[in-house]
Amino acid sequence: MPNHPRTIAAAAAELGVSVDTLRYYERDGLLLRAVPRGGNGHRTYTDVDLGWIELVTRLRSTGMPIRDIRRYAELVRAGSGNETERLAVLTAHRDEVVRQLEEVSAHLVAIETKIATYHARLRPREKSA
Amino acid sequence: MPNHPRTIAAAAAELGVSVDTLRYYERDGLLLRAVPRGGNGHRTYTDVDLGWIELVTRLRSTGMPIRDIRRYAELVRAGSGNETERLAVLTAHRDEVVRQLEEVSAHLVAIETKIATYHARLRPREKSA
DNA sequence: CAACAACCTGGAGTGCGCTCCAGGTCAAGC
DNA sequence: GCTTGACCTGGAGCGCACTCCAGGTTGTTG
Repeated sequence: MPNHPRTIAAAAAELGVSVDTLRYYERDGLLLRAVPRGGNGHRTYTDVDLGWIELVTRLRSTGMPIRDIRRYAELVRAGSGNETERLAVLTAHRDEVVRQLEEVSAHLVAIETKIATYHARLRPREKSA
Repeated sequence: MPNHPRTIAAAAAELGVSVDTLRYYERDGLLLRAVPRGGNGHRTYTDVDLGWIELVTRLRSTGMPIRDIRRYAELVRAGSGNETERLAVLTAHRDEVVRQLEEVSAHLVAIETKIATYHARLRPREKSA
């Protein structure tokens, strides 16, 4: 059963963000369109809206700045023809994420080494000589 | 040849941070001690100072908030006896970093899938039927 | 029909982690 | 002896990504 509309609160819960954040993303041009409204003027999020915002949250969670996401959204809004440019944005971000993962992994090793030294110090079990 | 002292500029270059950041960390209680000064009042960073700040930068680069690092520095400054507490801080952070790595990796997969769909769209090479 | 909940708007406020600035001292080089 | 450059201080300012607020409308509920 696709495309049942959701209130902003339901959408926020589903996406794991706040309703303020959803309104903020819309105001800031991160969405593909103004979220449609019901008769009472309330936003009604469709599956399509949710799917896009899910991508936005993934980009955010991997550290893409708001302004870059806005740029990407603008490209998508502009319609087909600029796929190469969109791909460049995504690819650049992918590379950056991979770089970050490597860097953080390296730091993680150092931190775990530190943890190991504390364990050794707290467990003075080996022969001291 | 250990323990040759460095100027703040040299220390910053070595650590990959700005001199402002070094002064800020000191002011904010992230260091184990006030960095010693030469006769002219300039800071002179020893190997020990550098080693500690390197750990600080690793913690920062893996997302530990300043205030948590300060807490950890306070524990170390308090001297031996609280190793269990220090270990708890580091372990909690380690777990958080691992969690983040997993989350980001999952998002990365989704982003790479998206990239793949663009590649497919840009290379309409397969039989259309 | 009163109260309440959920939403709306434009705009102000917040927390974080720096980053920058003015005004000053000191040592070295010309 | 004057300029230059590296450093010093206390404090202000900034960019980011939200988060909160006042004041208002609408729809439901007892």
